[in-house]
Amino acid sequence: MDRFHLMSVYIAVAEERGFASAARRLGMSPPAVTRAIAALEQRLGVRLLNRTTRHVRTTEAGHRYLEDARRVLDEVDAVDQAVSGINAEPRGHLAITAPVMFGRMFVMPGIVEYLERYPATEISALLLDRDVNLLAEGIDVGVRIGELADSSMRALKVGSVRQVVCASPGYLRRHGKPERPRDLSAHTLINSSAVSDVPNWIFNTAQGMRNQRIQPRLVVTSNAAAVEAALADFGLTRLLSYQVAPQLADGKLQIVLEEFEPEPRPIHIVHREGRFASPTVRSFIDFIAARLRADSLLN
Amino acid sequence: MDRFHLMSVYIAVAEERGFASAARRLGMSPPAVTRAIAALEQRLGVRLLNRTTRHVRTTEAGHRYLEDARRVLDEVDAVDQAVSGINAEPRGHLAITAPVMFGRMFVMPGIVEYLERYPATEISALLLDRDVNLLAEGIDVGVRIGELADSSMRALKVGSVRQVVCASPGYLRRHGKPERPRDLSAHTLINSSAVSDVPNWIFNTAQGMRNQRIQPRLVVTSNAAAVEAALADFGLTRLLSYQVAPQLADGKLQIVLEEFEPEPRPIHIVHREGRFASPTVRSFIDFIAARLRADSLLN
DNA sequence: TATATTATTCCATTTATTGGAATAATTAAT
DNA sequence: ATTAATTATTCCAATAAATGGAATAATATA
Repeated sequence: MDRFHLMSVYIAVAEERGFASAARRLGMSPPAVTRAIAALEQRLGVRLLNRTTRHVRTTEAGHRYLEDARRVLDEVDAVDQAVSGINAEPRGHLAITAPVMFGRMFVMPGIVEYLERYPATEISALLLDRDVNLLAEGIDVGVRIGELADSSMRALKVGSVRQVVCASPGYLRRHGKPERPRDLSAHTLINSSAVSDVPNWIFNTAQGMRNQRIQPRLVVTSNAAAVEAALADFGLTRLLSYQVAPQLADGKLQIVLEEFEPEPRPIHIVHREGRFASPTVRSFIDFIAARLRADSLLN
Repeated sequence: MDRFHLMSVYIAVAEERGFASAARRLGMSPPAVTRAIAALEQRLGVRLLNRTTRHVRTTEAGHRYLEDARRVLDEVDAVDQAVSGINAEPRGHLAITAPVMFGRMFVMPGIVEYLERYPATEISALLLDRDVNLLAEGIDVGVRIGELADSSMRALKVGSVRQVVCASPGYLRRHGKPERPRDLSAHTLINSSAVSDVPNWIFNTAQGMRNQRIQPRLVVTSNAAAVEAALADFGLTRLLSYQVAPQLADGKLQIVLEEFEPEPRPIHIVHREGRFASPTVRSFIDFIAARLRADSLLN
């Protein structure tokens, strides 16, 4: 008794509102349809269709089951296709979204490499700092920084970013090194409104999360500008770790208040699951996930 | 050739890493297992298992398919169970989350009625103003106000709330009625930090969204306090429509700047789909959705 | 009231599936 | 190196299941 087949028969009957027409549509005999529905109803222990000899209508349970069965069959089809196409050359169009700066630094190089490797693919890259709804906007893959809301979207963690407060050695020599968050009030602060508009820097203390109100002397709208200002010995700024990774590596900027640093924020790749995951989408996710995971700046 | 059955056979073989042991586990003969796998591989056109006579290992495609097949079968089981239990009396435990004030006003009465109707059910109601992750926290149903992030969680729209700026007739008589968002600077404003901490009120103008910076004279932490202050002729406040619905109905408060009001925010019921939707969860969702949809304050 | 269509049941026929025996391949033990 | 044991696979006869035509009862339309 093929459960899969029973489902398709049921869908046909429910949609056609008739056993005979369903039989015609499926190219099977009316008795076979009758038996299939009977078997299904017996399996489930529920009457799915109210049928007179002249009319067929779904019951409440049948209505539910119709939706469920459609979803399941769609998913099975998608799964079959996905695995069938796994060895095929990726092709077709992908829509990808990522945060602006992170996207420029880490996702775009991956996209370019992917496009070069698979000539039959095209990609739309939407670099936006607002979270777009993947389903509503028809986007295949998103890169997200921060804890995820309720997404039963498939999500792969590919790294994490730290929020670091840093300054140039020159500045620190002249003004001293802050040892506690409250020391910040005696310092010159640079706030990048691209990171956060709110005049608070969050720290992790022994007493838990601490929301340190700050009074920035300089507010800039781009992270690059904040980096520049810090390099010019102007003051302390708070940025995401990857944004200052080169400067930290060669010692042009130094991290302070590291022991008060908040929990690192995870980086996830999210995508619509199951029926939406075409082989090409999957191949791209595998590709970009491997690339990001291998990036030492993100771990 | 039952595709679901092929899937379970494949899962058993992949997990047992052997045809013979899979056959024993499934209570079928080795030839049957061989044939099932062969049929599956032919269907999909992909080799799923690399097998020597002594060792069986999944291929890359097979690894993928294992995950997919598990998910599909789980879903099928859940669907069967859901429809089988549809006529049964709901029973068991439900965890539900909703925003604090909205939950108190609209969800709790529904929960109480549901509990009375179905004595075999228990409910944990988590009223929180932060969005909790349903999957991580093991919550069955959530009520959310506002545009949804990427949740491929099942979501039902059950109504919407307006953000209204309002004041008492007494206040408006004395200070005049603002006609444009910028007029607000000449008024006494009450900001409820339970609605939003940011000192901006958003309006919809002909030129698009306008972020009107406001200078509140009074900031209160509860919406009820904001209502009280407005009723006392103190000033203008911005609240959600349902929070002042009674006062609006009997004329104690009046809406202003209605033509600049931002898009109403949708109310959704979100829940984990498919395999997680037990009959009881479904019955509760049906119940509460019907109740909220029927509420004239939310439409 | 008559006719046509429908869902269903019965049953002989066809089709597909089943498992034991045989086979070839591979590892572990002697 | 050789043997014994286990494994995946193939063949084939036996079994089980699904199939559709004919018949039947029920229902709506002409």
